[in-house]
Amino acid sequence: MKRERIEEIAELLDKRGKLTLEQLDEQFPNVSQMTLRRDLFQLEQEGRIIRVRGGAMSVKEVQKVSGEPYTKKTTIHTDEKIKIAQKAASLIDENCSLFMDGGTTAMYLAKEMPDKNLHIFTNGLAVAIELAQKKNFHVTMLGGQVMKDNLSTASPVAKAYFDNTNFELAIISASAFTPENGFSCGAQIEADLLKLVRAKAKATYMMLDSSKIGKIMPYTFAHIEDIDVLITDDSFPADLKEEFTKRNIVVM
Amino acid sequence: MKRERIEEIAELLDKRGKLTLEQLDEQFPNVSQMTLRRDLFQLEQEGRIIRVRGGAMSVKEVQKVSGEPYTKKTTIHTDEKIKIAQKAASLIDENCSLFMDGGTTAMYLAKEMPDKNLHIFTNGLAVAIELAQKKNFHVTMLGGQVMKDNLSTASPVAKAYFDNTNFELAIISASAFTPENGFSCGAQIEADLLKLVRAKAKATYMMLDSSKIGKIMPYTFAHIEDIDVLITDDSFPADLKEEFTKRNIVVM
DNA sequence: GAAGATATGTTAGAATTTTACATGGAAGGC
DNA sequence: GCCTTCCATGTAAAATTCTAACATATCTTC
Repeated sequence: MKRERIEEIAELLDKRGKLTLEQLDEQFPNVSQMTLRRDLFQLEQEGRIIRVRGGAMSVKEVQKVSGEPYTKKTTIHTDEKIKIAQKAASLIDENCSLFMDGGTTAMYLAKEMPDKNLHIFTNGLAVAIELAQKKNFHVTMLGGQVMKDNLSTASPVAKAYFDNTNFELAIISASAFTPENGFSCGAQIEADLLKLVRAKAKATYMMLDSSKIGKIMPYTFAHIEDIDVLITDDSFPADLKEEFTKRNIVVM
Repeated sequence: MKRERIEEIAELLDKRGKLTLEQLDEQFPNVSQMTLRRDLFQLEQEGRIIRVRGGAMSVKEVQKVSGEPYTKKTTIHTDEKIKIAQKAASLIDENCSLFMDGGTTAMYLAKEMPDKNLHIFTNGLAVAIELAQKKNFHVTMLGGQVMKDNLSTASPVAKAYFDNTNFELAIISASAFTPENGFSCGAQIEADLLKLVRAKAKATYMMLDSSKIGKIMPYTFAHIEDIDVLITDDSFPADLKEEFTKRNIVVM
């Protein structure tokens, strides 16, 4: 009841960007203004809206205003990435131990994941913060040098970290993909890490939105046959899909 | 004149994320509150800030990690912490290698630090992200289990990280302090890490706002004589100050 | 069904913002 | 140089919004 109303308010705000209390009062005539205020307060606590004089505005609305290095990246191909993240989230079982990378798709995945009992390793700073919001997650951050462009870490000594850790699942993404060059990224040290992760995990799920296809980055960390599941969007080319399925790799 | 002031306000807001009118009034004592209001209004028109009840916040701040709610909690004792951070920032030399913790004071320090060539180690996720904004910083994140309450990491194997790293300076803070119990924090694993850091660093600077005095947390990680410099605010009691100075510890 | 927790309503009072008007000084025309 | 106009700024009262406090209702849990 309360939760429903709050969600409805959040939706409305995302839609309209900004609402005054009066407008909210019109939309919800059966509750008092005070209750609506309290709802807004809670949404603010959750970091989903910003209260301004007279009402509130959606955080998403604010994020549209201008662009910064990292945040700019996060708004490109948003819809596809969210869909991919939702698919990936549906594949995660309770009590599982898994690795996630620090990319923007992983960021959306972190948001979409249900708050189950999970052990999660990541090398993404922003991803780790997002994961830490969920009560039931046990989050472990991989240390190392911070890469400023994607806010991830990588370290030549990562191998040492992994010696005493286990995870069943690796959910990672790539900056570029071609059938010939496989999955690639922009930093040697990052590629090394992802190779290690692949080797350590029992299964590797690759999240790849179709905008990455045909691009090549300097360092390859996996080829087609190295992964177990490919999670992508509807624009993924049919002929490429066959390349995967004929190797018994699930494409979804 | 007007334009300069407005730009200065915008800069301040980008640095601190959020400011109340009171805080602005302190920064600009020679103009009236109304003028500052008008400045904020103009900046809002330009889409650079968002006015909220009591003051304004930077758009950039909103664009950052959405998981960070803008609660009152984060604004408690803000002014003191910023002043402490500014003092600490002034002590840092170029080409230095240093460790910072992941507390809120360290967060302010990260914002106040000049963009010089520095090697910085930290165990704070949000601090690492903030540090990564500066072009000349080389940032290294310490890995480990993520503590949800303060977004820091700690790991029993931290010692292994440190075997191949060196830093001259440790700038850390504590959750609580009494002369008898020393500097303490709320997690064993965190205390262990901080002890290690102390041992590794040539000098230890402690940032302590006076609200922490008289409180005791479960795990002590340093006593008075373990530190080299204490950075605090004006409310620091004189008798306590003497406890430090008579041990040749600089209090500022 | 009782006790406690949670959610909601109502009101007064506090705080902030807006409005309206007054002042002062700088730019520009004569 | 002097006047006019315009813009930035200051002041204070009025309007609005927000918070705090308490009362009431509803939902949980044992």
